[in-house]
Amino acid sequence: MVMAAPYDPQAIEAKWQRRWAEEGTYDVDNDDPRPPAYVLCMYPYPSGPAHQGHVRNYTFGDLLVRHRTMCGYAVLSPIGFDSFGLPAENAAIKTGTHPRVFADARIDELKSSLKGLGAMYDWRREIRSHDPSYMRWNQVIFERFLEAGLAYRKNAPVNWCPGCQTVLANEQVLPDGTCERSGDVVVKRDLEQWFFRITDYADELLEALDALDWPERVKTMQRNWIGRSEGAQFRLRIVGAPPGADAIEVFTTRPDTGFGMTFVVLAPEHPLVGAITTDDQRPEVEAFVARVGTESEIERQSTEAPLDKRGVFTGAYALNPFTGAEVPIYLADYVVMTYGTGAIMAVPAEDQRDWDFATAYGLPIVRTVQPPEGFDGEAYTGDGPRINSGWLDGIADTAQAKARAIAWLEDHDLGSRTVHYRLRDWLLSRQRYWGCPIPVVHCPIDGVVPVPTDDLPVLLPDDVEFAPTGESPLRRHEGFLHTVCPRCGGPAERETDTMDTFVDSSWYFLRFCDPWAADEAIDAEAAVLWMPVDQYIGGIEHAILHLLYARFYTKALSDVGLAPPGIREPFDRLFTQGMIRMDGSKMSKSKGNLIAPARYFDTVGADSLRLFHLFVGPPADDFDWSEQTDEIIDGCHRFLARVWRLASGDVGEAVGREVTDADTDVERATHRLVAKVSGDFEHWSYNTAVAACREFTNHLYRYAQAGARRQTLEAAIDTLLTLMAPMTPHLSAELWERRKGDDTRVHAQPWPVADPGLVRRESVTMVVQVNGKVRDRIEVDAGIGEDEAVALAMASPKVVRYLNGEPRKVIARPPGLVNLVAAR
RNA sequence: GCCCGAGUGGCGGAACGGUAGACGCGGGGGCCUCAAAAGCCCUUGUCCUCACGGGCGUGCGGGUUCGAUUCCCGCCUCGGGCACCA
Repeated sequence: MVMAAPYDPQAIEAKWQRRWAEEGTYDVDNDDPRPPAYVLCMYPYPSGPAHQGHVRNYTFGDLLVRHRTMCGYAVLSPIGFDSFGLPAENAAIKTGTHPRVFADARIDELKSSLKGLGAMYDWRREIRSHDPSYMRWNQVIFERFLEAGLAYRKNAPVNWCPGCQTVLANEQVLPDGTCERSGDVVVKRDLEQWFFRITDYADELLEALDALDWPERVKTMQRNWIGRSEGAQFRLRIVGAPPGADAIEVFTTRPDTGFGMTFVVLAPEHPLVGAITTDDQRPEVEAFVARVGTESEIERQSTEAPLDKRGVFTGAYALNPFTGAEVPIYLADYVVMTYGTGAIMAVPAEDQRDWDFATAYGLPIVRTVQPPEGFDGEAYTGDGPRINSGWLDGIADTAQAKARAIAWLEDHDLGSRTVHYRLRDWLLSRQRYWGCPIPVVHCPIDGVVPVPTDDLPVLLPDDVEFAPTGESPLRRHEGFLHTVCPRCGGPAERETDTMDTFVDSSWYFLRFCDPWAADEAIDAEAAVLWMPVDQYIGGIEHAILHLLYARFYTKALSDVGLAPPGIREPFDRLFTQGMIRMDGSKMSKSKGNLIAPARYFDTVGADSLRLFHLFVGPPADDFDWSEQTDEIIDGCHRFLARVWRLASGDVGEAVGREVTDADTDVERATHRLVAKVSGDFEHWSYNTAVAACREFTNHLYRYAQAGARRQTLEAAIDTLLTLMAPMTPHLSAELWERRKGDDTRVHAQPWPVADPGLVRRESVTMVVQVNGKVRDRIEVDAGIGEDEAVALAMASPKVVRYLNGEPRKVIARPPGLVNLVAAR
C-alpha cells in the first residue's frame, strides 16, 4: 500500500491562511443577502504576541464564526486593537520609543499570532483606537455628551495612583485600595476632573440586566456594583446652630427605626463640621479631621483600629424628628462623604456598627423592633413588632413600617423616599499622553469651549517629552497647550487631559458595523442591520468595567441621537471564558508567565493548539496550565494525525460490497455524531464535542481495519471533516481538498443535519437493578414494551439470586432500566 | 460579614434523578522493528478473591426517592465578587 504524505501542519496552515485571505471568505458586506449574525470577541489590548488567554478567546470566537457561516448566516466578524493606554507610554518613558511606534509594533505581533491561529476576521473593518479617524469620532461623541450634559467637569476627591502618576476610575481601584495596574497604594487628591453621568442611567442599567442572556454571575456583579438601595432622606434640625448650618440631611434604608436614633454621625469631610462644632470640642475635632485626612484609604477602611479612636463628639446636638429628643452629633471615619449624604442617623439597636460605636462611646441604645424569644445577639436587624416607636408600635411588617415612616416624613415636610446608588459617575480624564485628547479649550473669558467639529480630531503632537511628572506631557508642550478660543478668538489653553481607554472600547462594536462611514460615528442603517452583537465573547475580568461602560455608552449614544433609538443594549448574549492560570495566578505579560502560541504553531500546529483549548475542559472554567499541558497538546496532535491517516486512506482497505450490520452501525454512529456535535456547539460544550469526534474516529479505525464498505466509510469521514471544520479549519480544509478536488471548500459546505431515524438506537443496554443496585445488563430492542422488559429482567439468573421471590415493587423505564424492589 | 461558583481516579475532565469515571493525559502489557522512534492493539478507581464473583467509592453529616455526583437541609474547604454603603 502506498502511504499518503504525512500530516504537515506548518505547510497546510500557511497555505490555507493565505488562501482564505485571498478569497476573502470571511469578508462580509452590509448588503449580503444571507441573514445577518454578529459574533465578536473583545478587541484586545496589544501587548505583543498573543498569550494563551487570547488563543482561547479567539479559538472560541473563530469556531462560532465558521460554524454560523456554515449554517447559512452572513457572519460579521470584525476585530481591532485597544491600542491606547499606559504600557505604551511607560515604554516610551523607559526606552524613548514613541508610544505610537511601540503600539503599532505590538499590534503587528499580535496580528501575526491571530493569523497564525487561523482565526478569521474581516480585516477591512479593523479599528485601532489611536487611529485619527477613530479619535475624531471619539471626540465628536464626547462633545455631544458635553452638550447633552452627560459629560461634565468638577473638582472632586479622586483616586490618584502615585505609580502611574494619574487618576483612576473607582472601577480601577482594587478592593485593597491599590491600583489594578501598578499595585501602588491609591491616595485621594482633590482635582478638577471630567466625568460621564453614568449615574443617570443607574436604573436602566440595573433593570435591563434581567432581559440579557448573560452569565448570572456577571449580572450579579453588575447589580452589586450599581448597588441600588431604597430608603428615605430627611432633615435633622441642629440645636442652636447658625442659619445656613441648622439642618443635616441623612439617608437611611431603615426609616422605620427612626425612634431608635440616639445619635448622629457625620463624615469627617462633611461641609457642616466647621459650623456646628462647639468651641470646647474644636481642638479635638480638628485633630481628628486632620488625622483622617492623612490616612490612606487602606488605613481608613481597615477594621483594625479600636472603635473609640475612630470617632469624635462635635459638641452639637440634633433633634430626632420622631421623638423630639436631642441627640449628640459625632464624626466617625467609617462614614464616608461619597455615599448617601455623608451623614447617618445612628440606630444602635438595629445596626451592629452603630451598636459597637454606641458601646464604645457610652451612648444610649433603645430597641424599636422586638427581637424574637431567645435572641441573644446585639443589634437586631430582622422582623418583629415595633416597640418604643409611638405611632409605629405593634407593626410587625418591616416594609409596612418603612412606608408609614416615609409617609410621616413627607407629611411633615421633613424628607421623602429616596434611592441611592453605590455607582459613581465615570471619571474619564487621565493626566497622560497616550490617549484620546479631550477636545475642549479653556478660555479665560468663555470658560470651557468645545473645539469646533470641523477642527477635530485634536491630535497628539509627536514631539513631547515623556516623564512621570503627574501632569500630562501635553501640559509642557507649548505648541499644543496654547491656542485661541474658538468663541472669542482670544488666547486660551487646550485641555491636556486625555480620555480613559475604556472610552475607546465603549462603542467600537458600533463603529464596526460601518467603519467607513465618513460623515458620522455610527451609520444608522448598518447599526440596525448588525446590532446588537449576537454573541460577545471575552474574559470574566471585564464583568464590571468594560461591560458596564459599553452598556452606558450604547444607551447614551442612542439618547443623544448618534445611534438609532432602538439600540439600548450592545450585547445580546455574552459568554465569559475562564482564565488561564499558572501557579495560581492569571497568565499575563506582567506576571511573566506567558506561553506564546508560536512554539506550538512551529511544532504541532495551530489546529492542535485550538483543539486542545476546546478539549481540555468547559470553556467557562478556569484552566491551570501545568507540566501535563504539553502532553495533552501532543495528544491532540496525535489525534489529528490519526484523522489525517484515516482520511488519506492509510487505514485498512475499503471495498465495494453489500451493506452489513457493521456498516449500518457506522452510518448510525455518523448521524449520532452530527446530532451530538451540533447540540454541543449550541451550549458551549466543546470538550464533549471533541470527545465525541475522537470516539467516532476510534470507531472508524476499528471499522476500517476490519474491512470497511467504501461508501459508508467515505461518507463517515466526510461528515467528520465537516463537523471538525470550525474546530480544526486547516486540517479539514486540506483533507477535503485532497479528497474532493480544488473546486470545493469544506467551509462552504452546509452544516450537516442528522436524520432522527438514524440517531435513534435500535438496541440498547437495559440495566436491571434489584433495590437500586445494578445486577445485570441485557441487550434489548429499543422499542421494547414494559411487560417484556420486566419479564426479561425477572428471567435473569443474576437477578433471581438477589430477588428471593416476587418483587414488592417494579419500576420499569424501558428500554433503559428495570428496577425490582425485593420483598422484605 | 453578605452574594455567587466549585469540590468526582495519579491528573484534565464525562454523566435528561436511572450502568459513576465517556474522551484524554500518565502508567502497565503486547505487536511491528536488528534496534529505536513513530504507529497499531489490549489494559488501567479501590479493596477482597487463583478465579467466578462481590464489597466500597463523586468534600463531610442528615433527608427526600424504588434509585442521588445530580434535588432539599446543615456543615467543611477552595475560588470569585461586594463591603465600615448608612
